[in-house]
This record gives sequence, structure tokens and C-alpha cells, in this order.
Amino acid sequence: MRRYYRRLWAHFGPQHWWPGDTRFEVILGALLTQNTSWRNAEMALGNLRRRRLLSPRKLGCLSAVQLSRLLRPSGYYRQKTRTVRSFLRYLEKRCAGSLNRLFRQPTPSLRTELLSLPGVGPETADSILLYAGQRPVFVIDGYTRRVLDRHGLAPAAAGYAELQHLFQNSLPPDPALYNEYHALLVAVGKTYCHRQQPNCPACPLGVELENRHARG
DNA sequence: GCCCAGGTGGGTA
DNA sequence: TACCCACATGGG
Repeated sequence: MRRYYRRLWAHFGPQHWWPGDTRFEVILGALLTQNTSWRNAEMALGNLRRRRLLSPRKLGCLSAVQLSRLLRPSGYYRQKTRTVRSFLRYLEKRCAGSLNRLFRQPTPSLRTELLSLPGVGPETADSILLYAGQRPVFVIDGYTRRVLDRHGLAPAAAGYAELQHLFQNSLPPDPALYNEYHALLVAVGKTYCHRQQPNCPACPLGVELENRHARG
């Protein structure tokens, strides 16, 4: 997988992910961007930022109705209100509201705990682990799946863990590398591997596309 | 009007 | 396990 990384890096350059100034902001972004454009998630984050609510304590003081109004532009806002509030409750109860304490846990048990929260699935948990916790955990998202499938690097039906192993087994456990690689996969997915264009024209990974077609 | 966007959880066979 | 569906806003 290293060669693809090098190609993407050569084409797109550094992506400066995750967009977000603090760990808490990164976590909220991961919760709010679920099946939603980053632009919409950012609108909701902007609502919180303007009101200076970007801390676990401040956010925890809001009622569900108040919070849901601010999260509205991110879509699925009732669900996301529940998700954010249950994360805040977990953080308060388990870690006395401290993100330092949260990230003191070893990666496997922290991942298990995150996955036990309602509204937190594998992609969200791994985004939190990698982008807020600097853990060497590769994030698999919709773009990653599409890019891998489009270029014949993995079957479309592959499961989350299978795709994650594909990267983690062929790369050193380097959070900075995983960070940049995932961001680059999103970049190529957004720019070239569109849903309605199976050819993926002018894609920097085009050579592999030809291989895939040759294999039938 | 349509399609798409950095998923998750619940239900059914 | 494998599908199906609800969840919702905003931009192109």
C-alpha cells in the first residue's frame, strides 16, 4: 500500500487533517460528520464555537433541545444530539470529564468503550483514536471503500476489519502516516472517484484501474 | 427536482 | 450473515 500512498502524496501533497483546533473539537467533528458533508458538520461546530461551547463542561450544561437546535445544520440532528450527550455522560462518569484521562487508556480497551456508546461505530471510534488520540489505527470510510473497490485493491463487499488490516498489515504503526493516508484517500475520492463515473478519469491511481479492467 | 455527503442502529429472513 | 430502512440538512 506504500506505493499508492506515495502516488497520492505526490499528487495532492499534505492535507493537514483533522480540521479542528482541539481534541474535543476533533471528537465532535467525528460525531457530527457521520454520513454528512464536512461543510454541514462545520456549520454545527461553528454554532458551538461562536457561543464558546466547545468544552465538555459547557456543552454538558445545554438541554437536549438547546443542543439539537445548534446541531441542526449537520443533519440527523436528533440522533446526533443523543450521540453527543451520551459521549459527554460517558466522559463525565468514566473520566470525570477529562480528555486527558480518557486518552490515558490503552488503545484496545478505549476502542471497545467508544464502540459501546450509542451512535459510535467503527469509523467514528477509529477517527477519534487516530485524529484525537494519535493512536496508530487506520480509519476506513466510504471514500476509502470506493477508492479501493474502484481500483481493484479490495472487493466492494470487504468488511471494515478486513480493509483496516489491509492497511495496518502493510504499513508501520505510524499515526502521522495513517492520518495523512486516510486524508489523501478522501481527497482522491472526492476529486476523482465519483459515484457516477466508474472510469475514474485522470485519477492518479489510474494504472491500477487498468489492471482491474484487464482482470475483468 | 435530483443526487450526494468523511455512518449507525434496528428490524427481518 | 445479509439485506433493508430510518435518520435530515445543505450544496451542486
